[in-house]
Amino acid sequence: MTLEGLGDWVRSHCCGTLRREHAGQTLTLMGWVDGRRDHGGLVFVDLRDRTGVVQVVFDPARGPQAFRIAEMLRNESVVAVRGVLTERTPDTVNLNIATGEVELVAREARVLNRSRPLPFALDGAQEVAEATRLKYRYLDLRRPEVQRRFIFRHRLAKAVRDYLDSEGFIELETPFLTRSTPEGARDYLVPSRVNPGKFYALPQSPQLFKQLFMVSGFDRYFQIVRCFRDEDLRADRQPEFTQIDLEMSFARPEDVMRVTEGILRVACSLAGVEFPETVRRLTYDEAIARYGIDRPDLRFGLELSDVSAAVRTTEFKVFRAALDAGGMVKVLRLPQGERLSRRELDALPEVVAPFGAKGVAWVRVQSDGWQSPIAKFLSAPEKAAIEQACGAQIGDLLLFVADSPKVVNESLAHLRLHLAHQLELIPSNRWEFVWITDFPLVEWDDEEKRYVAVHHPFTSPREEDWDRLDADPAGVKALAYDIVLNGTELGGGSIRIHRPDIQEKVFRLLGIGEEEARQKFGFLLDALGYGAPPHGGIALGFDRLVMLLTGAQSLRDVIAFPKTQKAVCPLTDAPSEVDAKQLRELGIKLAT
RNA sequence: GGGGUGGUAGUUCAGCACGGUUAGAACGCCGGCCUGUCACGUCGGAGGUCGCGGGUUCAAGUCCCGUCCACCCCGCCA
Repeated sequence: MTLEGLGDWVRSHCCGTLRREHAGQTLTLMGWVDGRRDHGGLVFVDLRDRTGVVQVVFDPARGPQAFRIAEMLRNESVVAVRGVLTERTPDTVNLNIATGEVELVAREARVLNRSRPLPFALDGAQEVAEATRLKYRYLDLRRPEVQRRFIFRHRLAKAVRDYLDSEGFIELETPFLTRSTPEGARDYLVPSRVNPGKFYALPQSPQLFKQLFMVSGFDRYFQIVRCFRDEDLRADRQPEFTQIDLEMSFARPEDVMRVTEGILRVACSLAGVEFPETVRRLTYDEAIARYGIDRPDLRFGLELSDVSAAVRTTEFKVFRAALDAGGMVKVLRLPQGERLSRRELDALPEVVAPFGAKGVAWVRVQSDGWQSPIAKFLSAPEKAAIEQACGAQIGDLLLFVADSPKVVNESLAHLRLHLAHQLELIPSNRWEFVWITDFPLVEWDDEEKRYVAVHHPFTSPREEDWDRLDADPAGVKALAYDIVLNGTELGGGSIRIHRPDIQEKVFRLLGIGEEEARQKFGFLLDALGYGAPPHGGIALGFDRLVMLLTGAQSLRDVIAFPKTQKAVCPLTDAPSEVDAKQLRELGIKLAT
């Protein structure tokens, strides 16, 4: 089969756009052979480009040259065809495709390129292993349903830019080769040839640079920007990912939240998803109290209740021990949950074991009292107080975990999700956005024996808490907020510290000494000293947003060339070893 | 680092519990026939390091041990 060049041929139309009103025109189409039906004396080819598929008829009587070409075509051959677009006769119309009322009768054809047999079919008839699809990602990306997601991603990025532009935001770029900073995720390091022994770090986020833009007076900054974190991967975590990053001056949390809601409203409208008039809000404390987690999935109920007070004086050893150790007892109430079988109940401890819970006590609330292994250990007033505390109704199942607050909340939060999945309580067409606010500024890290920032070290405490930083750090609330969708954290942000004295105070609280602060963040402290305005912002996970709105199961589905769980690119086999010469130039010697 | 699932033809899978002729199917691929198909039809054909290494056995795709890879989860991800 001889290949030909384009010559003077110019594509006149795209395949998927052709309709009855184009009939009669002479067209030049170019694309891939999506399928071929060879009847010997007549050949049909489905010609595909980004816009869709159209049927081309190769008939020796109407296009002898084209017919000879058609006999040699194979799937995914690249071909140019010239002919007359013709209305199909009523009995040959195909309503399954958008162009099914017409077909191109080929007069001339040119084979522009051939294709070896594909490693997997592109028709989606059978599910192909992801590893295979990623190795040949350029083929996987030919599939219309895969392209759909990336076209959506493009449209969303454009809509976000347009919206933020209309709100007065300026898109500014920040360096990828930057400084490694302490705290947070592991950095990807880039050695400097010009400065042997020194390294750049790829940014985990443009956090400090966007604050500097505020000091510069740009007032409102945004960027759709790649970020890098060298941590282990998950379905919703890739080592490089994209954020919608923004920062605004003279802003209160309200202002950042309003703009964020504007972005999400645009995104939802693009995806045909309903966006609420006002987004719900929960304080961090409330979220933990009711759901045990700071990113609750609000598509279903199953709330938690603290029953510690109801059993304050109990003799029941399991509860007693937890309370005496400064812990708590909480209940997950499963309405109509008594139908859970004994076997299903027996499986529950396994669900919470990874979170440290030693067990799950269960109670079936029945008209004649409690059916439960722990019923005999609790007094009637205690039972009544528990029912009161969690609003128990007859027919409910109550699930108890008693332990430290951390173990209780993590266990029950997980159990809540587990049961919702198992009992299919999660409506797939609900979109529950919620703001989580009033995060603590810091929390005690037992391993490091110091306070660590819950959000990051530049987050501002509430103004009314400025004086409590020394006396009661754990009680200080931050001006920080997370936006959560269906139990996934879409993004988070905060009002930043804009005064050097407060920033130094927070560094001290985090155990970052004066010298270390000077050395690592000197430029920030300097900048804050030159008239930094109050400012704050947020970063939204762009890939996660695309994933949720397109119904994709994994971030890999919305990233064109993603990494596997071992952070390998199956297409290029990166990361790879490098020449000894490259290492020598960099002054690097491998330890292994 | 830990727990779980999977790995057999180009692809998707069966075969494995209970070891035993030449490892099957569908789709795809190659060749023949076919002028209205659109999951075209039809006749024929090729195609396998059963992930890899070791062990048990007269005999291993099948049993045992190790290991690699992919995926899900925990740790980790301010």
